[in-house]
Amino acid sequence: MSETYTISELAREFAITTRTIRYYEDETLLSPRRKGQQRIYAEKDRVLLKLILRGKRLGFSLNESKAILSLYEPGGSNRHQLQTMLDLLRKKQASLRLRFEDIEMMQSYLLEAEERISSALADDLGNQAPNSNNQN
Amino acid sequence: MSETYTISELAREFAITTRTIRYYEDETLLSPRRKGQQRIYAEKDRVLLKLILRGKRLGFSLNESKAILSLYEPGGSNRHQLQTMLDLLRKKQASLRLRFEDIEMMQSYLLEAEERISSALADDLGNQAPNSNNQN
DNA sequence: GTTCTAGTTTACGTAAACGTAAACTAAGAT
DNA sequence: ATCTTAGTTTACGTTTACGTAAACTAGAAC
Repeated sequence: MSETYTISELAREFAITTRTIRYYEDETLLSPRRKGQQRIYAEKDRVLLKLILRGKRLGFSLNESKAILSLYEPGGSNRHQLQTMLDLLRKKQASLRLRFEDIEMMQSYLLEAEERISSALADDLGNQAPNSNNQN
Repeated sequence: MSETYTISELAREFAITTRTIRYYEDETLLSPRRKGQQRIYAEKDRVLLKLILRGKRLGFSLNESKAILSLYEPGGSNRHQLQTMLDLLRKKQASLRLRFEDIEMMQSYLLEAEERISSALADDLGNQAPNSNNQN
């Protein structure tokens, strides 16, 4: 028997609330098995959840993630659906590339800001010290 | 005299609405000069707006961006403020690094999905194929 | 002088993504 | 038997980041 998880185990692992997980189910992003009235999550559900959260961190809406992730579900998609999805994927890839650049620029911005703050703190601290700890 | 912009010029450039720009002002992220009752944006404001939007793409809330960006404003910060800000910067840098990884993983996911879809489309086209793409 | 054309203020509305509280269930532990 | 301890459903509330409409202003064009 393969590994299963309770809702609170997943919540703990990903540092989210059970409410969030149930919400994703409401939005039909997840559909765990049931044992009585309790939800039982399989490894597959866990992976899906992980992907959803990753998407979230990248600024994907739940609906976008849903569209992208539904590619792994069984059930036939017709050609139009597939084409639509391919287009969506291309756009998402492009936006990811842009975000990549955003990250690089923001990184350098943050690094610069950090240096300025560090030296400001140093100046403030040893209010005599000529500070020179700025080796990156 | 250095370059200035009207609100709709900026809106056009960044493909956002004027409402959005005024909203950022309400939230004290921007503070353009006035000429009569009209807003006049300087290059500095434009750069700020650009940074705000970049932050948004990276999932920063407006308040976070505001905190980070306020580093460039004049006005003294005391040591506690500076330290707090440095901590915030470190956290943001860490989260950016994680997001970097997220992007790499999502990229490969999307690429894989795209390949599967492409071949599905190809299969579908030559509609003779008995489909058997279920390799997980 | 009036008619566009931006621009402005004020204010209520809205979608997404949960938070939170209430009331209930079911399985173990004591 | 009852008391915890998850887990569940239902449903209203909340925050963020704007959308949208109404009513007003001010300069430019005719």
